Amino acid sequence: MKSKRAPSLIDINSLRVACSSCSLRELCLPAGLDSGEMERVDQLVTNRRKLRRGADLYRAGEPLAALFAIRSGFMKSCVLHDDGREQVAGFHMAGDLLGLDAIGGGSHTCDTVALEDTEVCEIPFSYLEKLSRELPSLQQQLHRIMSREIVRDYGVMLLLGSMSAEERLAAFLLNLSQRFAARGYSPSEFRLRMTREEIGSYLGLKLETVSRAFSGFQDRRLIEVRQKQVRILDFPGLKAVLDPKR
Amino acid sequence: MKSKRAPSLIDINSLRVACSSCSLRELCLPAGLDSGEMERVDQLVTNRRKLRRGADLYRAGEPLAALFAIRSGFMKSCVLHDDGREQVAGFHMAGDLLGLDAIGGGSHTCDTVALEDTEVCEIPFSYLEKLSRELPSLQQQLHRIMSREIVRDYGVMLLLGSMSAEERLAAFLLNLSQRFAARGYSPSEFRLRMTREEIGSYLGLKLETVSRAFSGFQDRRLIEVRQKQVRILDFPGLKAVLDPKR
DNA sequence: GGAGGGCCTTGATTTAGATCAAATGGGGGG
DNA sequence: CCCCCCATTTGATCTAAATCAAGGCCCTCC
Repeated sequence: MKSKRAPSLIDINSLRVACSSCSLRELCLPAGLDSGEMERVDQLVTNRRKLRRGADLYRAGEPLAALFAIRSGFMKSCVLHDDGREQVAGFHMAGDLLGLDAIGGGSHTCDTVALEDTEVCEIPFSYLEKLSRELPSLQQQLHRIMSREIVRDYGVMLLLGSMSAEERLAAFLLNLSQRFAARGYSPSEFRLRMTREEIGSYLGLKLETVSRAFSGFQDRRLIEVRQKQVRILDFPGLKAVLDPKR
Repeated sequence: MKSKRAPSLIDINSLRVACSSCSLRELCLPAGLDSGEMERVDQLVTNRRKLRRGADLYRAGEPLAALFAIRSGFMKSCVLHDDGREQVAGFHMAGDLLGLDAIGGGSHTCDTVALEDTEVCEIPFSYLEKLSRELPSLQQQLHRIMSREIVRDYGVMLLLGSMSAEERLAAFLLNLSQRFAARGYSPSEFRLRMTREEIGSYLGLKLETVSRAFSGFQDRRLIEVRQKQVRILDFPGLKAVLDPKR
């Protein structure tokens, strides 16, 4: 940032990779760092990668080279059963940190694929470990991110293990809404980046069931859906779907 | 350890909490540390706690005081839905590290309860963070443990999202078997510490369904079950349940 | 050692969601 | 710019697991 060079000579490359100037910094790995720490974290991101829709960032079994932070775009992670069945384990958007599953065993345990053109920042993990030994705030943030992923997973287990189809879809929509809102987008109107089948895979449902649940919500005026475009009309109503107790 | 005092004056309290002399050290937080590092980790465990069967270690909402490592015994963690429904998110045995879910938000997100008399080592988290900045091997081990928990969660999602009742139970039994084996117990014969209802909750099934699946396996001579006592008779057969493709 | 309650099994019936099927339409690639 | 493919919707039927029900066992607590 604040380049010492004349404006016309700004180092485009360093600009491109600086966390300190990234609008996502408060959602991403550098959240909570002061400017001195942020400057050091800037060094972490050595590279950026652009992925076309459909391209994979990594596949299960590949050795862990780096973690990745999403700069823009949308991705899914799929876990694979031996017999070929696969299941979407998560959807990722700007600011999310990817590859955490590979730290334990040294290689990735899921496929991660772009659902639209996506740009990611590459974060060499060994360097991240080194730097997080020097910067307690960075260490804390890394731990927070991993812990929050565990908590998210618990939520998905609860959803898959004890919720009805409509409850699952309501939870899914409210979660997406919240995440879009945190990124400055409308919480009530957004475009789904994934197919009904992918939603179903994530929610443990078949695509027809997802479609019927969408239609049911629409009939009850909780949402409007037209293909991938969703508008939430009645937040309290949608939340009430999650609490059938009353 | 190596006390400078005469043998008769061994400090019982420090002996009681020493990781370096714990038979679980290679399964637990100090796995992979050299003896110098191990000695410093010994300082981490400031306290041990005994829990009677049914007692809780922590409840959702309580602030994170420490992480816990199971020294002996057996526990479950339950996530709670607003409306009171709850679901078992995991079963824990000796060497497992508990409380990781609380790091992100500073308070626990699940209830963790002893299923039999259990002893845990208390590990103040802030001290663990401090020490892991000084000991890269400890840092790595902590990251490995958190990452492996994420991978385990992905496996549970796959199970809950796309497996039949019998597949789920087979996966569950094989997982337990493997974990008992890693701790030096028989992989083929063990006592379940949890009820059918708790198994069902973990697997997203009702207790009757669990019971029927047990009976089905027994009828096919894959296992013998008598109440909580399980003997696996046919490992290949049980694994084949998981791969219905052939 | 006995009694009581919780845990487990098994059977009958119901149901939510899967599966099978077919028509529609929209968006991306040529 | 148009066309074709594939995503989506909707309907009909099927099924795995849930639910409802009842009997028996075991284990624990007294």
